[in-house]
This record gives sequence, C-alpha cells and structure tokens, in this order.
Amino acid sequence: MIGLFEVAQAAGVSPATASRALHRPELVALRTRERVEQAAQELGYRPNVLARGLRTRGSRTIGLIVTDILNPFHATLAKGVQDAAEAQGYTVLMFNSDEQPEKERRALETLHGHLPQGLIVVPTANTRENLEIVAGVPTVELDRASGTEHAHTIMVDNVSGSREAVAHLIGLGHRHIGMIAGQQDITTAQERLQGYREALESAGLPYQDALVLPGNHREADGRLAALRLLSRRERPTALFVGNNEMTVGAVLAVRELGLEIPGDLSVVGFDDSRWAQTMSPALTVVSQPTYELGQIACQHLLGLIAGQPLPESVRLPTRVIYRQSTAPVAAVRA
Amino acid sequence: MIGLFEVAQAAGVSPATASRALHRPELVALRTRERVEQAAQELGYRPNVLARGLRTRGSRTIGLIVTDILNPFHATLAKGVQDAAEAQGYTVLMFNSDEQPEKERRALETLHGHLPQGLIVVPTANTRENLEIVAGVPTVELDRASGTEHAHTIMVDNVSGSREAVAHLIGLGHRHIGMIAGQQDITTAQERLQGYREALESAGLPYQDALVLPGNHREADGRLAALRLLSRRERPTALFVGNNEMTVGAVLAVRELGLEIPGDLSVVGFDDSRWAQTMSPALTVVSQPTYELGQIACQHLLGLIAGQPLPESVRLPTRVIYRQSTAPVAAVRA
DNA sequence: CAACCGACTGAAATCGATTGCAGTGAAGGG
DNA sequence: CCCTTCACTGCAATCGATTTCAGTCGGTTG
Repeated sequence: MIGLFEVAQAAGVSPATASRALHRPELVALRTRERVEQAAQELGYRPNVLARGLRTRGSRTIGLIVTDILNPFHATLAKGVQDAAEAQGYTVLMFNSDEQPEKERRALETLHGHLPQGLIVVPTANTRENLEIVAGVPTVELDRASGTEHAHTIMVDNVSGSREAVAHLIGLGHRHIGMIAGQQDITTAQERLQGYREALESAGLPYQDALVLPGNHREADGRLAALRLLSRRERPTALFVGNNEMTVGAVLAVRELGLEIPGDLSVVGFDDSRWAQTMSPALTVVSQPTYELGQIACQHLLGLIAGQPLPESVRLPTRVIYRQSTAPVAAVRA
Repeated sequence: MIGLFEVAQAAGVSPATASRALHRPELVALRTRERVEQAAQELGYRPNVLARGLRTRGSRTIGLIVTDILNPFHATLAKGVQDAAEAQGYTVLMFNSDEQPEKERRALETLHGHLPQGLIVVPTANTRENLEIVAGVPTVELDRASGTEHAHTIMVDNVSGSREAVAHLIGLGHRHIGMIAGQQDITTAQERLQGYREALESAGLPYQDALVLPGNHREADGRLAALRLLSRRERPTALFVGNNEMTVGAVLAVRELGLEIPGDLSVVGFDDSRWAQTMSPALTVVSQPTYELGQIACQHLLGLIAGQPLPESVRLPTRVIYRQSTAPVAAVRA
C-alpha cells in the first residue's frame, strides 16, 4: 500500500510536510509542494480514508436512508443525492429501510460507526426516536417530515399539487371523486389528503369519508383499495391516487373491472414516471422535481455541515401534467 | 463518543480485554465477558469502524459499481447485493458509473481509499484497465464480463434466453425478425445477438445484417433503431430487443408509426419489468432472476473473501415469459 | 551587530481498536 | 513445599494521516 510515508520519502520530506503539501498548500514552500505532488502522482497515492477519518473524526462521508430503492421515485432521489455529493467529493453510504423502523434503526447504527459527516433520511414511522442514535450529526429529512423539532426538511408542495389535481377533476364536472390516500402516519400522505379536502371545500362539495381509503403505499394495496372503491353502489367517476406504486395497482384494478379510462373513470396519480407516460392512455399526474429534490437535499446538508445558516424547511413546487386519463364527466353519461 | 475505553472503564477492565470480550469471547473469562457485554449494552457502544478498519486493514465493507441506478434492472441488482451483504454484516459502498469509464475510474479510486474487502462491478468498456486501481481486492463481475483473465463472473444465460425467444418467433411463422442489439463491446449484448443467430441457424434461416441494428442501451436509441427497422421496404414482422430500456423506446416507436402489437408486429424484449407486465398488450420477454443475480454475486464475493474455492463463472438461467405481444405471422396477412 | 521575525519543516502525540508479548495468580504435579 | 502449567489480563505497539509545538535558517530592523 502506498501511504503518505512512501510519498514523503520519495519527495525527501517528512510525512508531516507531505500531508500539508497535499491539502494545506499555503503552508508549504512552492518547490517542496511540487516535489510532493509529483511523488504522489507518480506513486499513485490515494489517502487512506480510514486513517484520515479516525484522526479528523469524520470521513467526508454522508449517510442516505431511503425507504425503497426499487421504487423509481426513491432511486431518482438517490441519484440526485449521489451526484450532488460526488460533485463535492463526498461519498454516500446508502441504506434501505423498506419502511421498517427496525431496519432503519440497524442502518443508523451501522452508519454511526462510520462517523458520517451528515445524514439524509426519508423518514419512517419511528424515525424520530431512531435519530437519537446519531444525535449531533447534521440531518436532513427528505420527502417527509419525522416530526422532530427543528429538523431540516426538504419536501414538495403536496397540498397544492393535490388541490390543483382535484380541482381539475372538479372542473371537468366530477362530483364523486375517490381518493386512495397513503398511510396517515406519513406527512406526505396527510398533506395530499389535505389538498384533496381543500379542493372539495373551495368548490363547495362535501367531504365523504367513504370515498377515501388508506393504503400502505404498495401496488397490491392500491389495487385492493381501487377494487373496493369502484365496487360501491354509487361508483366514483374519478380517482385520485396518492402515490406512484398504488397508482399502478389502481390502474390494474380498473382494467380487471373492465372499465375504460377515461371513458368510465378519470384517473390522476401522484408522481410522474415512465410508466405513467407510456401506459395507455397516458396518465395525468402531479409531478415532482424528484432528482432536484435529492440534489437540493444534499446541497442543503453540505451547507449545514459547513455551518451555513439555512432555512429549516424547503418546499419544491409540484406541477400537474395533463394527459389523457382525465375527461369531462359528461362523457360518462353520453 | 462512547469508545472501547469507556466500556472498559465501566466494566473495570482494560481496553484490550474489552476488545477481546466482544469479538473473541473464548479468550476471556465468562464473568468478565458478561460485565463487558453489559457495559457495552448499557452505554450503547458502537465500534468505530474507521479505527478498526485502520488496524485490521479492511473494513467489512464491499464496493458496488452499477452502471445506472435509475434502470430498474440495476436497482434490483443493487438491492440483491445489499440485502445479502447486510445479512452478513457487511456495508455496501455503491457508485454509479453511468456507463462512463471515467466515472468508473473515479469511483474505483474513491473506493480504494476505503480499503474495501471486496468489489462487485457491472463492467463498462474500460473496466479491465480500471480494475488495476484496486489490484488485489477480490472482485466479482456482475451481469457482464470485462475480459479480465481469471475474473469471477456472475451472469445469466443470455444465449439460450435469446435463442428460445427467437425460436418462439420463428415457430409462430416469422421469417423477417429484426433485432435491436446493444453495443457490441459489452458481452451481454454479444451473447444475446449470438442467441438470435443460433436460432436462425437452427431453423435454416439466413442471417441478414440489415435486420440487426446496434444501440447504446438507452430508450432514445431503441426508438430510433426501431423507427429505422420498421421503415424498411420489407418491414420485419417481429422485433427482438436486447435490453429493457431500448424495448421501451421501440414500443413507443411502434406506436408512433401507428402499428398494432401483435397484429402488425410481434415484439419480444429482454428483461422483465413492471412496465412490460402492465403495458398493453403485455410484453413477451426473456426474464432474468435479477434479484438473485445480485444476491448470488454478493454471496460469491463473500465466499472469495473467506478464501473458499469457487468456480470462476456462474450462469443463472433465463426464462421466456409468453404474453400477448407475440402472435402468429399469419395474423398479419389475415 | 544583535535581536528578532517570518517562512518553513520535522518530531511526536493523537484518533480508537486490535494484538503480540509478558506478567499474574491459582491449580496441579512431583 | 516448590516448580510448572494454564487461564486470564494488561501493557504497549501498531495501523496512516493530521496537527501542535518546537525548532531552524535566512533575512531584516533598530
């Protein structure tokens, strides 16, 4: 292994000087620095991150915990975080919590041993308690809020995205709009439901409990919820689904029931995806700047690490993309 | 920070004994060990991975380099690797090469500084040279082979998967079968093309160069290639696409041209996905045991690290899943 | 000309865990 | 009763990079 010692020897200086030459250039005479740099170059010196991290108590490493890397939304978040981290020379240690508080806890414990400089986490139900494991480490919560006081959160504007989507349906004449909401212990799901309610309210429509079903954010649950909603005596004419996975399930359920989109039923999903774009008919969705969300979360975290004063809460805009899965309710009766 | 020192103090022993008590129990008296374990438990001791790694020259960490985490295939591989690693107490450092040899090189350099115990890599065009950076580190190549001598590779049986898929098309009466192959500097793409040729050959059909187009594995390229193939005077009646992303592009191209699947054109893709399952008509594909591929690669690597004798090459089976995107060629003329 | 200054460099301590070696006490054998 | 053996424990060195502190050496200033 090529260590600083070898470099120093080759350059005819002490390890101390070699170290300074490489990352505190202003403390070393120009000629010495050049010799060291050349030696490092020629020998292919790569600093031992472990030794450095041990000494400096921190390792230019940040932790990232997402709930499900197989969900394209989370994969995109992860890419945004990684790219931003790499741009600043940080390495990302990534973990999956699979929405399980227990796995999240294990991930945090492992992470803690690596002395990360900071942490980005997509919270689960228990994140508030789990975060004690890494107390003192700058942390950014991504996409959802854990409820921890003074936590930094980077989220999208779920409320207005939902509100606009549902208002769009109302504008098309729909009066019975079903919603498949997520688990209500997650802020994202709460906010999307709130947007739905607000849209109804400003249109003077009543909120009907029976039209809103929860779901655990998985495809299977979306399917079941949709089957139940669409089997009601008075079938909704439109469906708003609170996350991408459940939307897939809902659309499959619609097909199973032999209903036409948008002829029999208008559908709006939350979160755009290739699937939403290429299914037929193409799906109207509330889209989120997913990659940017990850990127900004990372930049925010690096800012925190550097001690910059930053706002505790950042909201990125959502936007409704109108495609072919929504149509005037009149069409149903026609 | 709770270190071994604090634990030792609380248990009334030296750090040396505390260390042994925790990972060499047989060297320590039962009662002492219990005291140490309890102290560690109560204080919430977590070993400092950096210090340990520095001392033992290795950090219970493995590296993983995939080419594109946004591709569900790679995301699934990553999950397989991570789950298997976690099961054995290993931490995964994951990087994206985005198919760029330069990014791969940087990832390897960063990784090298972390003294990983092993490495799993989905090779790019330059992997053979790049791997010198981590010379001496046990390495497993995943999904593709870099061409390095005596490299351990975990791949699927691309040739027979393709052969069977194309034979299926031939069995349906197709005689003009187009293929969108990947870049031919990647073994996976070579092998899938070979399967295509073998199928033609055993059916006594001629191989026509003009029916085979390359592509860089991206959706956009799949679309362009499909547009070109399907605009030929004598249009192919079937299309075999060599990877999942390009298949999406190809299907979009088919729709643009106003062709019906499978009425005007049969389509088979390589690699199953939710998109392939839920598009209409559902896509006939060659499926791969993706998650297992990742898992097995990781177990293989951990085996190598432990010094077990293992075969250099492992092939997992592929399987054709017959859905609605393929139909007898007769239907075209009907 | 002496005292001093500033720029630079090196010796050595340090981070926390592991481990070779030596030392301790008790048990057992002669 | 003494010596050996064995089980256990502690001291101190070690991994590689960083950093404090103490020089060293020209050159400068009063």
